[in-house]
Amino acid sequence: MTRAPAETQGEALTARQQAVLDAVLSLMVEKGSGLTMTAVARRASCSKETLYKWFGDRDGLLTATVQWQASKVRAGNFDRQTLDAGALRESLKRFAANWLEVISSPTSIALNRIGVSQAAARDGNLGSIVLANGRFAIGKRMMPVLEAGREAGLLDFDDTETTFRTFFGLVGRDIQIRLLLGDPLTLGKAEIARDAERATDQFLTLYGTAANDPGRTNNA
Amino acid sequence: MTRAPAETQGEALTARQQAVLDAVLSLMVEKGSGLTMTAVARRASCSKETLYKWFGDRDGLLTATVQWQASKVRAGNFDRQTLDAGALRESLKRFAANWLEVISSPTSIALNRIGVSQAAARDGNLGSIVLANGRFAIGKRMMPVLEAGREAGLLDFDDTETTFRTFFGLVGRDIQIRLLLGDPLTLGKAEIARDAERATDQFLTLYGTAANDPGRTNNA
DNA sequence: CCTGAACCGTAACGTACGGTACGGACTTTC
DNA sequence: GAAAGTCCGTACCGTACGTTACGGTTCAGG
Repeated sequence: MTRAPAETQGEALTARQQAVLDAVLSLMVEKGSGLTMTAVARRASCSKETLYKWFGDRDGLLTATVQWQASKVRAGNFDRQTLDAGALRESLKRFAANWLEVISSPTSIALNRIGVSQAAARDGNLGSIVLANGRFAIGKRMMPVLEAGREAGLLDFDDTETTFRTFFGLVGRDIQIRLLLGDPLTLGKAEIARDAERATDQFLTLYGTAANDPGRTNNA
Repeated sequence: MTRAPAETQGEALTARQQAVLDAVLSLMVEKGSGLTMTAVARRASCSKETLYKWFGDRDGLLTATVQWQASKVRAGNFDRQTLDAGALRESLKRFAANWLEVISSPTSIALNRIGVSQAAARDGNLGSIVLANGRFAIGKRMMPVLEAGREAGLLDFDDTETTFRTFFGLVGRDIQIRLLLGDPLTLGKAEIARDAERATDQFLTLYGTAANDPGRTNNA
């Protein structure tokens, strides 16, 4: 699955339309939920009539924006071959760092805020879209790694989903909720690397087998 | 502005005012972010003029509601005496279960959604209040427990804050963000108890000393 | 050129909602 | 028992914003 258009409506977006959605993204980051159609039209240098013609209504525009952003963040999958203890640890660290970068990026914060706001109102269509492209997307990419680690005798667990959720918690901790609620928390490259390493170490302490890291004395 | 109480905690509120705030809470749970002053007045059987007289403006009403709810959830602190391994484990489990109950309650979900929405807009005053009464309140109550455990030789860690955040992540995992984004996830009593136990076990595996649980072989 | 489609800029419309004003009813106080 | 205070119900105002409509411009095709 190298390339997936992923647009549910399958409507190939023109370059102009993508530019409009990028304008929406930039406005979301700047203005937050105070996002008006007029502001979008002005920022994108297009008419409101065009916005409504292309995206139907405000909700359609937001939905298209979320999916557009999601299509830009598809990270590459890992290669299942040559999975020794070091490669597994590296894969975990890379996933953790990638996830921390995503959830601490202004774009992700703005998008998740929009999703949460929408979920609060009527049928949370946008919320589920954000969820599918965030939490569940990372899970879908992550769980094969865990299972490969188990097959290689490096990890020991029963339920993949539960195990992933533990890793998710060790990585994210309180970061996402704090950022969503406006905590002026900033994650630099160094902090992300350190957090990813710590989370990976803790995860391997909980789920790693003796074969995983012979240097350690503790074996669950 | 002749009137600006700005009560830091839920004090000096008359029973009638508390009833109004309870009406706001119920409306938040039902209607979500679509919360209007008119709806509050109708639900609370009071006039809008009274609302503005008592709470200043819409923001003041929301702020008072958040603080009112927070004042109702203050859980009891633990007693530092008689802290052996079993008591520590019980304390951790109780904190974990309490926290899971809170974040999965409809009221907390609604309140956090409001806070996130507000944080997205202008200066996130409400967001920081929710944060202070949620994430930071539990941390403030939790960290003395961890330090008592360390003094008793049951836990081994350097930084209390970091250690608490790990516990926080092990307990909450992906639950809060999923609920905020509208995932139809439900946590029953049994699941909460099981999750609290699992998180506590994992935490003690990471940070417990040999003295904590003599039956274990792993010592960090 | 002419025509029509696509699109920009902007004016206009309808509604929802925050905030204010006013009349009436009930309670307290002197 | 009247004046003052409190509060409910509702009508009202101003504004913001989603949505629509319309005139003007560019450009491709004939």
